[in-house]
Amino acid sequence: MREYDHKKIEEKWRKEWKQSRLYRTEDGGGKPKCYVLDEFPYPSGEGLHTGHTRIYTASDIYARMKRMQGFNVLHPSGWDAFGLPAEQYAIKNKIHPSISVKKNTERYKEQMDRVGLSYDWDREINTSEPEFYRWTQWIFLKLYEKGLAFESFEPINWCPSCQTGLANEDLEAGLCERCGTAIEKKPMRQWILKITDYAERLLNDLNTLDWPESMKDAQRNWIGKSEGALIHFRINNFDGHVMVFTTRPDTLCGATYLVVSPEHALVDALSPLITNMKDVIAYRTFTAQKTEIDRTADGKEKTGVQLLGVTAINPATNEEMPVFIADYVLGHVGVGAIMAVPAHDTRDYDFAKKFDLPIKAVIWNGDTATKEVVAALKAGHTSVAIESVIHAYEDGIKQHGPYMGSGLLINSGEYNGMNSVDVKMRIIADVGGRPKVTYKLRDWVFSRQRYWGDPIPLIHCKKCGVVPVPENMLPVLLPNVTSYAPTDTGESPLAEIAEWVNTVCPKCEGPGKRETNTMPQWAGSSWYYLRFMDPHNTESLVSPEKEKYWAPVDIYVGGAEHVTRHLIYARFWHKFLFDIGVVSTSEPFKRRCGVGLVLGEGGVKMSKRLGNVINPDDVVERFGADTLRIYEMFMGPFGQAIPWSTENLIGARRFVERIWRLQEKRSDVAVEDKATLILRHQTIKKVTADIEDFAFNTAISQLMIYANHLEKLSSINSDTFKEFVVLLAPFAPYVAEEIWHTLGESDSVHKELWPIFDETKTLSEALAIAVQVNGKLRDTFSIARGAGEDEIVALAGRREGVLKWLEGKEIKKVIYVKDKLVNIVLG
RNA sequence: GCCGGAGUGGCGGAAUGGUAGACGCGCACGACUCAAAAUCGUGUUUCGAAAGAAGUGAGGGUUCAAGUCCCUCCUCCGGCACCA
Repeated sequence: MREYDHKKIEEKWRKEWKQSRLYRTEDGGGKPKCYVLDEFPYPSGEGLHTGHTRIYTASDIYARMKRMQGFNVLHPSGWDAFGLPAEQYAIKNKIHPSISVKKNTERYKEQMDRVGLSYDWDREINTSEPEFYRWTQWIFLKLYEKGLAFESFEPINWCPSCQTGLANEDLEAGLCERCGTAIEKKPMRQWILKITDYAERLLNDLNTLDWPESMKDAQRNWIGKSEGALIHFRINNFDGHVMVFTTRPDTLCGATYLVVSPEHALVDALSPLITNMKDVIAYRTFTAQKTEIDRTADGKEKTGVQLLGVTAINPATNEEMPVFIADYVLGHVGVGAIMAVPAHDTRDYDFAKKFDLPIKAVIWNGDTATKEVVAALKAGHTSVAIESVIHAYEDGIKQHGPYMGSGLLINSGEYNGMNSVDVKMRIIADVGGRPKVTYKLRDWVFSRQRYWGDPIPLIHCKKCGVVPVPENMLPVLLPNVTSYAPTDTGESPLAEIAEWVNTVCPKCEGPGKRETNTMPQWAGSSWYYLRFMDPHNTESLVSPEKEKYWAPVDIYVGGAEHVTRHLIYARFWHKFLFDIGVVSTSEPFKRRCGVGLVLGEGGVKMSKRLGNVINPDDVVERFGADTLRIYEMFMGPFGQAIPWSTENLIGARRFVERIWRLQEKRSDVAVEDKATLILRHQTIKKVTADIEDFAFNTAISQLMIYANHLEKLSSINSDTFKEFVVLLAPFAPYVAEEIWHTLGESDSVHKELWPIFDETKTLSEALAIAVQVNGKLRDTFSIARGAGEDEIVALAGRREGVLKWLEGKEIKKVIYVKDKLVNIVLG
């Protein structure tokens, strides 16, 4: 027999498939569609890594099975080529980004082809090419037109190392996600997208999606809805008030002071009243110098300054209360001002302790309340005894810390005895406040002061203001320049190219200047999946017919790191495109499967620094793409992080070789025996269901069980073996194709129909019955299928391994599980 | 602190409330070989000669029966976080 030569086989079929355009997808036709997408890579200089191949193999197996099941499958890929990584690589290696991107994409494509991924490369897209970014710009214009893109001068996150402004999503614990540098707040002109307008829909529609619950929760956390109220506090001797946001209006009577953020505008308005303005200004300067992380670090000692001369009135109790500025209140959260309830909030408690402020308990911890106290509170009459119990409770809080839960109101006048949950709306109404919902989600800072991104299609005109570039003048081409490194000025390097910047105002035809900021990397990836549906369309982003046919993406495979960025942004843009009638579905990705990290050997992260990076090219070279694919799918559950193990990889290679040798046993005259028939149907059933569930490890395990069985036969019926090869084809496309043709077939195995199982034929002929006594396994026996309960139970009771346990005991009852188990329960 | 997910042999991991450890790796022994590799076969949770007993992070509970369901706790991983 020929030796298994993976290099020869894989090279041969790679060429053949390319030539016959095996994976080309046509639009429409009578078949049901299935859109299988994985996250397109950004083409870095590092090349493909084992994490990529794990994702791409999984979606490839799924796509291949769906094709064989008769679906019209759309399974494309392309390049997320704009953005900082590509630009930084280009600067470091002194090559223009467009050239390095081209070089890198070629390498990626070559690597992806070698792994045997069944992409339709006729639909390849590249976000940095004008025919693509033309439509990214078009979407921006639409957002601008609808008032969802606006110019702002608010302080934003600035990374001094990357020299660009960043969105909230680009930060990791106050550091730049890319380079780890501490973020500064920098006021500058920028473009913002009003993603917060979509917060509620982004939150609610999560319920309609077939995504892992953990991913939905991560997005819910990120959107961070909180329901509360706005409440006004009148200020003495001042024609105005402080407005605070609180989620606990039920604790209003326990509010003993107010805090506003140091940068709050109210402080300026109050300055005539403030007698210690010097201290206030000093504190403002002090906090302004702090970085975001310093300010928000948990457990930091509280600092602040009282606004002397200013007092506010608690609208529920009419008590006078001091007002502070303190940096534990953040300007961008809620309304940048709070009512402090030290008895029921840890941060307020810490502050009150430090500044020796009154702590007043207003919520009674339900767990400690006695029946008598509850009854008295509800009835509205208290006694000396009850007052002393309440005092003791309050002393407890003062000493040991706040109580954050719900309960009955105390020390709250007319509200005493009421339930804190029920009383919220009433208190809000009584003091003239109003219910208010806030979100943690911030508007999307959409401009970058960098070169390698989509130009923002706007023109600044002295006379007309901001003027959008007319649609028929798109795309606004990114000029080809020699110096694309970032500048210190806070402006994009584009600003220095006079011949590009200076242009004509489309409205008045007077002189105009182009917007020089560019879009973030996330722009192109927020809609790229739509372009695959209609990649060569020059009239529109996607034609309505093609969009209706392919949308939505049926299954989207990728990494967990994108849950609170790319997946939020794409959902936002998609909903917007839905609102303006470009797409027909309100959600882009019906189902989402998340991949687990491939760790280095030993369970640590793969990194160049540790020198434990596995290069898929080497694995393909030494062991073959089929082995790599099977290993990465067999290593463990798809969603779980798993360390790489070259030792275990051998097992996958052995499996491929074992199948290769199996060819020898094929025979046209061999008859399929009953046991093989049953196992065959069981295998079709399990493999089909497991691929559908992304449980590739157990699918392969079943194929191994089946292969082990076939190996033991003296000869294998040809049709039986062929069907096995078909089942194997999605996992190991090369070796399956080679064997398929050796068997005399002339068409590709990848065009075969997926086998169908017959449930009745999955049932074994013999039943294995387990016999338990008091729930402990004592014996097993085999009996022909069809035996009834009486027969099985009687037999079970006579088994040797069982009898000795029954001796001298009384049988209380017998449990029978059909065709499986008998449990004899003794008295 | 809050929200998720997970803890099972030497290792990666399997198990619709019904025979725990499938499948693979590793290891041991055997066959083949002058020998080795490859391959094939047998074995491999722990203790025990065996009968048997124990056993899925810890402790309780529900059930005829719990890795699986419920409660309390511990550890690890991921996300969020002075979010009012």
